[in-house]
Amino acid sequence: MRRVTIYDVAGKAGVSTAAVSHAFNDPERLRATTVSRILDAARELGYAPNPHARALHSQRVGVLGVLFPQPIATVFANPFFASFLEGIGSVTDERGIGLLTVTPHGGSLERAIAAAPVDGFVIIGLDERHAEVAPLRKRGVPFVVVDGDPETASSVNVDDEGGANAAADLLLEHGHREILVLTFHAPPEELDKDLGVRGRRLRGYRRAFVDHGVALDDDAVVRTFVTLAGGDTAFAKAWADGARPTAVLAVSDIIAIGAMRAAKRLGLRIPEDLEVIGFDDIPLASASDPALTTVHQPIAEKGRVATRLLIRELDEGGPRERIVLPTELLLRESTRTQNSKSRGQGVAKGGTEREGKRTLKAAAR
Amino acid sequence: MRRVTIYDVAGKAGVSTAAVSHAFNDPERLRATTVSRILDAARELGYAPNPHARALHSQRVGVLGVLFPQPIATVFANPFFASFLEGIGSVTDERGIGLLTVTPHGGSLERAIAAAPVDGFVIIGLDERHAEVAPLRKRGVPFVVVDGDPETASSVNVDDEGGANAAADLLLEHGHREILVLTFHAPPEELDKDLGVRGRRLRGYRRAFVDHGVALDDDAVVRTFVTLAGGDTAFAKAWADGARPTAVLAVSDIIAIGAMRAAKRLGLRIPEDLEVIGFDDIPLASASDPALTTVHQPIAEKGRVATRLLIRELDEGGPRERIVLPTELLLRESTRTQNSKSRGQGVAKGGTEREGKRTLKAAAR
DNA sequence: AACCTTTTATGAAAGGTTTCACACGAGCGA
DNA sequence: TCGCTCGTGTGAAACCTTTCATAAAAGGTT
Repeated sequence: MRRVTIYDVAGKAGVSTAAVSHAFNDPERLRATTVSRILDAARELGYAPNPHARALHSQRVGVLGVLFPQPIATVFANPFFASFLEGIGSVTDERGIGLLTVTPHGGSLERAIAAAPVDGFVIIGLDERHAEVAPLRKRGVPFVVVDGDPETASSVNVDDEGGANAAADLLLEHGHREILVLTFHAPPEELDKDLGVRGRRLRGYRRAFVDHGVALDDDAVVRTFVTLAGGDTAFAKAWADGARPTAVLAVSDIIAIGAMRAAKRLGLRIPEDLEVIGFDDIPLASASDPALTTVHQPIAEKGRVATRLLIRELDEGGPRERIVLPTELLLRESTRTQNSKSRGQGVAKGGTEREGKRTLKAAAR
Repeated sequence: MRRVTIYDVAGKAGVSTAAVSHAFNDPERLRATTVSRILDAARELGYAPNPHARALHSQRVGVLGVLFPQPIATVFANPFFASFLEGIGSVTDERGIGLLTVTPHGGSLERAIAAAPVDGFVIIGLDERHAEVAPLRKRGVPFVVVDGDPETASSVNVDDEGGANAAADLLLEHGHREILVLTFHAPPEELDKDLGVRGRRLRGYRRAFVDHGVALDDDAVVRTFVTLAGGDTAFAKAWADGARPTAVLAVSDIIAIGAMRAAKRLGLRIPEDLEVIGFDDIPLASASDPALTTVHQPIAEKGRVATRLLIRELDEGGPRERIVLPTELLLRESTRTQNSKSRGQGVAKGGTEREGKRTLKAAAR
């Protein structure tokens, strides 16, 4: 069963292939009666222009790739990525652009990138320092990097350091001195000193400790997996090892919620015995018990902004930009509302009402 | 900045384009030294075969489309679709196949389908009775229909009717006579009598009512939106209108959870005053309070099966199949564990242990 | 009726790859 | 030495569309 091509339509309508093409793409150029004759023939034959041929000619396929460093199954299982894709999709949808999720092919991200029939990439959690991404620049394929190196060409990031700083600052203001910091294992590529999201958040915490003249022991920084179980076991193990933290800073909500679970199991009351602050503000954060105080970042918006940037670059060769979106500390139930302590310095300047919760803009760097 | 093509590589290596192609696709055919000379040239130039040209020639692009009838933003926000995509992605990933989400382009699903550079489609929640889907068959594009007409060519479904029947049967066995049935608004295309998932589930409920000789009033079947708020308001409104149900059957977990919220607000205890059974077993179902008794369906597995089916059809022109996966009633906390009543007839035959919960295979039709 | 302008339609090239059929030479057996 | 086969490499067609340049037809003016 051969596919029906433009030749078949041209033959049936008694015109040239050029005429058929015009009938679809620029009907004004043809007599109205001719156009309808062609369109009729096309409909009868069930003709639709071959997207590959069209793409080959026009150097444009109308599809954007979203590049993940992880297997696709973990992508869709992750609420963070779901929100991110939701943001991206809202833009591509309204522009009539397709969305291709690109993940490592049998382990090789490079092959996946080369084989992807797309006009450009939104890249999440990787950047040009990675060997797979660099060739794109060389080949002239447009891309926007999200949550990668904020210095690269076109990139979208959030103020990770500022948000983390605000979180740590709040706990230190509350008088805590034994704070357990939970972070995730560094991806193997990031062996170098504290690059990426994780590094920036840790830097934000550290700066607050320095500002308050409080030491942050290496022992107090624990790496674990970004899962409920990861946060749970990390806290439980630290406790078993004799640590007696009065507060927890986690670089991810899911880790924070896992830690709360462990703490509750150990009989600790939150926030009375233990204050906890997460990061990201995934949907589960407001649904957990107690509701998690966390650093909110605009996940879907990040996707939207990145996509618009990419499309503009594609359409107009627009200028490359570096965008940093704000984060904000969202006070919920896993921290104490503390009006007593002095608030002279530090980050906690003037909360505003939002979603019925008090909110603090993260300090700009 | 012109893209580097196979000609550039051929020129640099001093061979024909055919040789370059062979070096990549069938190196055995060439002398080893020639191959490495070509590969070196390619690497230096940063060459990668143009996916569009390759697809045009080979009639194969290595991308599968997943067709949704809804805007992409709602897709990713929906936990059901997330699990479904996770299943699909696990298969495409291991085969090195790309995944393109296809949603209406500016309202037109037809245009989106025509423009999608894919080898085939997994279609969810639509089938050949829809005008947009029918042309695919005519054009010879392979597709597999999920949650559509179980009679079509290649399709994957679950035993909606059996699962629903088991759920209704349980409640009727428990002696309930005032049961509120919550369903969702029919998509406009399904004006005809009870097609699709919704229709099959309702049919399952109805059959149980008939078997028990209990009447199901039209008033007792309420349509609402598939959201927490939808379930909440639907129950609240029924209550306000004077209905005093002692049990709820919902065709969707999210509706069921919404109804529970409303019921708790009205002071009802679950399951003592009100038993509730949902459908789907989304992750939230086991996390709700109380944990929701529901009809489990293998969402991710449905995606995996459909994808394997499609790939087989693509690779081997394999036979078209109609697959129906089982559902099972998962007893959790929103129904009573009732050993007292007689269980002579009906569905509840022998529970097995699973996830520490009692489980009942849905009655086969 | 001749000429010019506008409208309508076409021929052919270009876009980049793969692959079929063939060519060339070397090695080998008879 | 002839004739084969085998190993390597190439030319050119095919995949299908869009678009540039141009031809043909139609209409209008003098």
